[in-house]
Amino acid sequence: MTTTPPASAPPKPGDSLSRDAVLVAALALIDRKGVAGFSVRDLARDLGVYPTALYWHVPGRNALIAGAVAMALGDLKPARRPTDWAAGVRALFRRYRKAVRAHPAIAPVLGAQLVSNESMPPELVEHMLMLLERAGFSGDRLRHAYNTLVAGMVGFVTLELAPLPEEDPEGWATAHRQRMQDVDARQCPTLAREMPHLARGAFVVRASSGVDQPLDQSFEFWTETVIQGLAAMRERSAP
Amino acid sequence: MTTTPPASAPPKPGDSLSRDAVLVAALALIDRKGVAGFSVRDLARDLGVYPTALYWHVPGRNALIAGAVAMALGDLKPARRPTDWAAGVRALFRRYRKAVRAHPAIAPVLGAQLVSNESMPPELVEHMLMLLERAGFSGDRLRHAYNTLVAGMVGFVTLELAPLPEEDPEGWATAHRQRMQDVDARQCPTLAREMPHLARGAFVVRASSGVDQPLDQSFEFWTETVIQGLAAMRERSAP
DNA sequence: ACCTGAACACCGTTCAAGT
DNA sequence: ACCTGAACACCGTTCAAGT
Repeated sequence: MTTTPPASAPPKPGDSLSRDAVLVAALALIDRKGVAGFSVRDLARDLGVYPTALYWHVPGRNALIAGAVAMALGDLKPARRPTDWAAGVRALFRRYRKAVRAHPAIAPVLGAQLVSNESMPPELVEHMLMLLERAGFSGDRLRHAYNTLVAGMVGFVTLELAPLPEEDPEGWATAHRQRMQDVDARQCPTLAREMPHLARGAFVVRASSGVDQPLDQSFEFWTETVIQGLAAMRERSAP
Repeated sequence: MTTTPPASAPPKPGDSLSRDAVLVAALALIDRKGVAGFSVRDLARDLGVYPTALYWHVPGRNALIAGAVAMALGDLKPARRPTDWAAGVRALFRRYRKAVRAHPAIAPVLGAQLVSNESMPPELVEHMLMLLERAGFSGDRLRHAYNTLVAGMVGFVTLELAPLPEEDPEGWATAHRQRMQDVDARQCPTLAREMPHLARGAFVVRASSGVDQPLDQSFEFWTETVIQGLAAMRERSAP
């Protein structure tokens, strides 16, 4: 169990396998094909090895994904001590988004599969708890504020970077655009009126992923909303 | 294109197929096996038909999932006119969570895959825009507030209902509990101290899904945080 | 119009065997 | 200790054929 998490030896193609080399290659493959399109056999092909060779280093496909995600989140480092809790939250949200944007294909796993718990560095949890304690939360309300903070950090980015169906992406996109054009203006007047605005960068309405069309301003708005909300909840707190 | 979205004829096993019957059966199978474990061949078996027969009614596996999700979200109905925008948001969040809790297996698709855009009723989008306009948002800030509201509605529930790995759930759970016990108390003092609190119902720390261990209070806290946050952002708005 | 049936190109994982 | 190689029980989707 002496796994060395930092690890990042360049994946020399010649020499023998190692857990880390396998995970690095797995992350690279996921980056290219997406989690859904990621296959053990493809990975083995990339490594020039029989598929079953991987099972010596890693228990199975799930562990490959969890390990690759952990690798991607390894960059998410503690950062320097923030001036106040709000600044800390702002910096944390930005760092998290940046780390995921470096490997957007892992986004669908992050919030949506419990396996990803395994990939989140404990230091990150510690950091969030510390920020919230400094904000004045404790006991049960600390837990609720913490859950709020995690949902806030992960939720938006998961939605923003949600991938198109891998089957026929541009076919799906044009079909969805059509669906949105066809919305009944009498039943949905506001939607119909705001359509030009929304088509380019609004959840549900858009036909593109945040990888191609980042929602930077909405993300800032979101971050401030969570911070303001927590600030308000803090004052409601029972001592 | 005269599909009847309400549709809910009981899936008579004897007579011939229909798009709706196929989707109802697909949703039922997803409920049982999860989206990852859902297979076209299993569905065909359930319907007593050759796998390829389904391709007459539906273009493929993706469409089956999207259709099933749309079916599940069909229950999410407009509800009565709210007294004020905040009450509207509160009611909306509750209704959404309730609808997803009725079919928790669809949660991983909802925020994390763009296909789910296809499954969201346009009336829902309209309703959200209306609430935010009433709150005083317009133009670009309306879009940001809307994205915030969608992320707020979907984000928490997606995290809460994230499924365990289908491979070996209880094996994973005990392993994760161990991982959390083994956290270094010197490096993560707050986490170590709050562990008893957090183990039962905190994201990342927990080893169970929200299906078994609902996070009701955290969800309420989350909802109020988003509402308070939006209220604060509203006052910052440029006219 | 709706379904059968065979076929294709894949999967993840097992287990015994090699070195 | 680490990898090969064959084998098992699956996949989603195609296309021609039936009725």
